[in-house]
Amino acid sequence: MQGPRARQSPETLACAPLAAYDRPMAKPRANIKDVANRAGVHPSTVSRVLNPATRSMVSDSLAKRIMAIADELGYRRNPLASGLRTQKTYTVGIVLPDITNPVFPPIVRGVEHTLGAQGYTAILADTGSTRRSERGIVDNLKARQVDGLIIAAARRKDPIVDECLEQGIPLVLVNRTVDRHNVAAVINDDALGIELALEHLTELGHRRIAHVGGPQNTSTGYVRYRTFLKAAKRLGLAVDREWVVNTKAYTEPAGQAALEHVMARGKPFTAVLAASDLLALGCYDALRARGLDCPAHISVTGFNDMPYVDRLDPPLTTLHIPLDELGVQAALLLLERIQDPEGPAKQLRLAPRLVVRGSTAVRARQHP
Amino acid sequence: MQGPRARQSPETLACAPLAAYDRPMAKPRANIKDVANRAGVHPSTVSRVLNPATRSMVSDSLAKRIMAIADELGYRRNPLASGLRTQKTYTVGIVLPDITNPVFPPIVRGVEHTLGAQGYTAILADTGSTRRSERGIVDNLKARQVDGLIIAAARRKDPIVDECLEQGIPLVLVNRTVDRHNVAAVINDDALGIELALEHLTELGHRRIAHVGGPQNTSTGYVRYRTFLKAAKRLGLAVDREWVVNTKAYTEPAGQAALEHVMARGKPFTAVLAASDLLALGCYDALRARGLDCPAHISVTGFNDMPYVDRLDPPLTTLHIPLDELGVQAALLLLERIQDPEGPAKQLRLAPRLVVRGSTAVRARQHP
DNA sequence: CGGCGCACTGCAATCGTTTGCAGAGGATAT
DNA sequence: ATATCCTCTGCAAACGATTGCAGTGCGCCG
Repeated sequence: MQGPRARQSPETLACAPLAAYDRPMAKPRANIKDVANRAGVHPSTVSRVLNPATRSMVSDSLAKRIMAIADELGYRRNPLASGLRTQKTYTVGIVLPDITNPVFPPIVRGVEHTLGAQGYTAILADTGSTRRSERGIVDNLKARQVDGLIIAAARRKDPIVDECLEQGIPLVLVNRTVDRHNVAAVINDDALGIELALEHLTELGHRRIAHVGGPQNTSTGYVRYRTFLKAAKRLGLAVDREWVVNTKAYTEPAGQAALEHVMARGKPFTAVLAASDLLALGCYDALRARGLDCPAHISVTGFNDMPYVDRLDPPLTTLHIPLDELGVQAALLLLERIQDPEGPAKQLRLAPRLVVRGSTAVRARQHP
Repeated sequence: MQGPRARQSPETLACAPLAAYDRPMAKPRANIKDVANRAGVHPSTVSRVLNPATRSMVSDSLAKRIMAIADELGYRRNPLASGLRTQKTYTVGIVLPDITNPVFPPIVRGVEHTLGAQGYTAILADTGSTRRSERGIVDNLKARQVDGLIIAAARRKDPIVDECLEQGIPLVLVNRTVDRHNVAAVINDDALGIELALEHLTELGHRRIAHVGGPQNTSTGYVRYRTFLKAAKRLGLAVDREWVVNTKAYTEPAGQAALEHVMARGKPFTAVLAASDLLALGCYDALRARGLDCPAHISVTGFNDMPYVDRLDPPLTTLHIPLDELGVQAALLLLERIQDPEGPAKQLRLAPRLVVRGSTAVRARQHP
């Protein structure tokens, strides 16, 4: 397939355009051997010079000369070859359920930038909400020998996470965590968030509050739901199952369907605490379909403070999470674990902050 | 670094847990040599069996047997080694200016999914609005020997694009294109879009229309601006430089500043045609700061129909672009070019569709 | 002047696959 | 029966870098 086109030394290349009969002129990137030849040394010496750890084994003057030649030839180490030999690829996988969910881009950016600063490259793996073989995707990443994994799509019991742990692949969860311990994660304090939201609503006079919960197989959905029940009881609210529906996914249609379901039961309520902004948007739709006004008739709160919810109609009251920071911290944690895979699995829990906007108001007289 | 732990044949491994004194038990993935040994054949034979193209060189019965053994051992080809030998990595780079801009996630998803279906893995490279060495990022991608590149961040004169073209790296632009021809691209029909928007505004009775344009070093910013001028003249509108400001970036603050600038000039207008949704959002801010109502006092149109602009206050009238489809098509085009790098550089131009929402209304009496 | 140690650098094996070439063996034609 | 051809599989050299080990040459000390 690749013809017998002999590798040419750079000098030859420079003065022999006549030999270049090939069409696209695929310039063969300079080799470590090319550099070695040019410097009149052995490739191993070049390798040592270019590797900071072994740099000191070579005499200073020679090292300088080699480095000069290296970047004169525009030499770049071949990551494939290097990775093959050293088992280190300087790549990490980021797996998420759906890049289209506005929660993730800031996280991804945080991860990507701090990783990039350390010379790592991010491989993005969008499992697709459809779960297009999440397993296969992670297998692919593993086959590519990523140095670590950041997973934003973990479920509470997640065989994939277990597997990575067994195989000793450095791993950090972000946004969601799993039930088992000893796995590094950067999440937010879901319980605190729900408490803040609920207190906010009660302070506005709401007593009958519905909850549109997230998937119970995710840590966020589960904790938020449990906390809702617990905090409601603590605040002396009537906790009625009629007001609670948990969804199968964090999407607008799911949120809409859930609230419609609640409303269909006919038990009146004056506020909805949704487990995420996207679900809250679905609630907006459900209310609108019934001709109800938010916040005049029904107050709504979300969770995440994803981008642009401050410009919605009405602006959404929600819990702010520093998503960028989540990503940054996850990346830092992962770097630590790559350095020292045996180290303790730290868990970082960032506190959310309630942002009051236009979707919540003092309890109204009338309600559905 | 990696000790002299001898590779063990799978059989040995299975019945010798006593030998495993290592802590994390990093299971050595099955080798092609392991498979060969187990099957009693030479590694090359295994290789041929596993490669569809050479599969026919091996007798059917033997092939079947080898395949059985291969997946019994859970063998997966090592992409690094394979890539090193064949110069094909089955990876492609996606470079974009800012994953946080809601326009890009749908594109990325489209690209990622159709590429993934063909066995390719996407490497995401967010150059950062700060242009954190865009050059370095692409160099990294090239060093990693991606099979192709999808660039969503091209500028009209883009040395990086030129360089890729010279080096014969399969390349597809998406969203924006460059001035030079012969480069594959999937974009939308900017001119058509602007014409639609402008006609819409004139039909509503607007005659004095401002334009908040995008960066003129991008194809989108340039074409939209030029078309605005041309179409305005064609429609018999007064085209006054006082109403036009081009921004340096597609961001909300830039849009806000631009419109404030226009307003500061004092020349009254009744509508703003913004070159992108994000700029339009900035216009919202500028108007709000002046106590003006959109659309009662001033109508605003955007471009892109990025997610959630239909839920804004007011819902944004804009041009819808099938962003997913943009990504899908770009991926398909890239696959074509990877197959046949010499083929013609196709350009796909998708037609945008005007979506009328709440941010445009019949011309009002009074204005600033 | 001989021996020892030290600071450098080269040698060659290795990582896991792929592939041009050649050889083995069987079938067919003469 | 021998020559010829074909089908199948093995051999070994790549791909580009890394690294334990083995020099080589030098200075220094006795």
